[in-house]
Amino acid sequence: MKKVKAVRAKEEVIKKLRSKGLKITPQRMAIIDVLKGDYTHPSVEEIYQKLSPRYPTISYATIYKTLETLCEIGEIIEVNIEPHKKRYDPFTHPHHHFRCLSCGKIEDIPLEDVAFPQIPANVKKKYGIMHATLYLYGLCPACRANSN
Amino acid sequence: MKKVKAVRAKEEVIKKLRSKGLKITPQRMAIIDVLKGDYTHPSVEEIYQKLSPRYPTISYATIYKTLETLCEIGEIIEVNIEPHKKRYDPFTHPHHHFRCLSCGKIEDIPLEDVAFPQIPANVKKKYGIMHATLYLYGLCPACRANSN
DNA sequence: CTGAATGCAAAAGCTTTGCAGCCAA
DNA sequence: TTGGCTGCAAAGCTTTTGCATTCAG
Repeated sequence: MKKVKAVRAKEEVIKKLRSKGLKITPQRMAIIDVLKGDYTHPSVEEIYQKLSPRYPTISYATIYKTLETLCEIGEIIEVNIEPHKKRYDPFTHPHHHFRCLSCGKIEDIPLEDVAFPQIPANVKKKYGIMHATLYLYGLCPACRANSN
Repeated sequence: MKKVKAVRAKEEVIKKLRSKGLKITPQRMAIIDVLKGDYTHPSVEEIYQKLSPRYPTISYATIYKTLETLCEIGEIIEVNIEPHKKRYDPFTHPHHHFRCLSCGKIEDIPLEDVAFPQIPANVKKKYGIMHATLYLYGLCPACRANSN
């Protein structure tokens, strides 16, 4: 059940914030609430839109800073599949991303569908590889259905 | 020999521009000259800086439009390994990109070093996959040497 | 000659920064 | 009480757009 998962995830974030000496503020909680359980890879603009009804005075600055913080503590991931617009993913386990070139929708691609690229030990060592990202582009099932 | 390669590459571009009914302008030629033979993945700003001594009146608008055109005809590739700054690669054969998290340098990673991820036929079909990009992040040899 | 390309300037889109005031711990 | 956090406004950086002028074919 997604709600239970999200609640558990939120507890995790609170614990991690505390452990790093970071404060538990209503704004941070609100942003975590929006993110955890949202698998559409929302942009800052979209996060702001979701927050503003309940938090009319929340600012973009706060959102940007909070997202940076959450990335730093490893609770969310930056998805740069779209040039010039960062998106965020609450699912931090290794996986890939797909973006539909027609509707722009972004979807997670699990490792079961596309195996993680094998990086040979010598390459890893030479470049001190710390992480790698695979982005896939195409036309999602819905868009292909429409264009037929 | 790089110069010969670049010259040959330039001829190719001219041919392709002609075949698409696009004009051969001094600005386009200058931009191609800068790109072909530059494997540092220059940004628009860097391209502008290289051009301005010889073409003091060239505009960013022209550079942006030309780069878009060259991408469309498949002569260069957009590299979005750095958020909010497009970079361009004259080498269009399939390969990966590495970015040093310390100095920011971007390097090509050939398929011989890291194999292209296998995308199963059913996944390809489901998402109508048209292309895929692998970005690698780490610390380049020079930066690791410095931090030791 | 003519439509496409250029160059300028203005605007747009996303993100960052400075700083005064506020609040979680 | 106090340092970290918030929110506002301004600025920054990259990219796009509109339009008059220029020029390649």
